Amino acid sequence: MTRVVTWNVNSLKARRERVLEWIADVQPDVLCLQETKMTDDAFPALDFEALGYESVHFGQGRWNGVAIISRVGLADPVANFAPGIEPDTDARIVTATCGGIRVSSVYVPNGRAIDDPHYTYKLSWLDRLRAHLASDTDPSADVIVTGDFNIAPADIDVYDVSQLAMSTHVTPAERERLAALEDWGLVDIMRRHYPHDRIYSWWDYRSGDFHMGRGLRIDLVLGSASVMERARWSTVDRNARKGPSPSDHAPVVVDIDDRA
DNA sequence: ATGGTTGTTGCACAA
Repeated sequence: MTRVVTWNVNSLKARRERVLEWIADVQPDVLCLQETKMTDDAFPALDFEALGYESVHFGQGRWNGVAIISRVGLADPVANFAPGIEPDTDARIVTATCGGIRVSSVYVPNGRAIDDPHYTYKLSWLDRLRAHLASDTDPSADVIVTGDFNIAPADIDVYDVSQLAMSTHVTPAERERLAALEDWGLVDIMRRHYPHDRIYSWWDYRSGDFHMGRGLRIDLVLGSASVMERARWSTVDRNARKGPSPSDHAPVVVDIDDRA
């Protein structure tokens, strides 16, 4: 069994102790982090190594930053989009092969507002993500693309659709980009496991949104068909959103049977 | 109530 997790930690510097304790507790085999908000020099690779993990980090400093931490091997790392695709100016994607699975940890741009240039950047980023996959791997392989997509795939993934109408995360254009990734050959594993449940992975820090159950499901684990058919169980670890100094995102955990 | 919180080579801006 291979346990794959995605977690937007909203600063690994601020969350380091919590993340290390959580790893010891939950024992992920592959942990994809987003928003480390640090340079590669500051990344605490030795802390992960002490727990038995290899790691690759693609950081830039104050914002963004993605990593993959693995105890089932870590080979052929690629920071940024694959060669031949216009490189992103931000550190938002890193890819590596872990336990035979081609894994990408992604931090999709937020978009800010639909009339903001950052929203156009978000759409183009998602187009480039699909081009990256076509270049880097193949949908017939074991592929996982996971991270903070900043897209709620459907209305069931939103606590109050009317409140988010005409705002980012729910627009048809964003959801079409996500559908294009599914057309390429990926499946939203957790939604497949729980077709009708209201499941959230992010809650605004403000207004007691977590306590009030007002969240979004924007952290996704997308798997190719061969991964999906071995995906046995998944959950959002809401406990990681509780207690002192949590990230505003909770980890999404997926357990995948190993190949026979 | 168009509010609120958290993070950062922070004192404005991103989320």
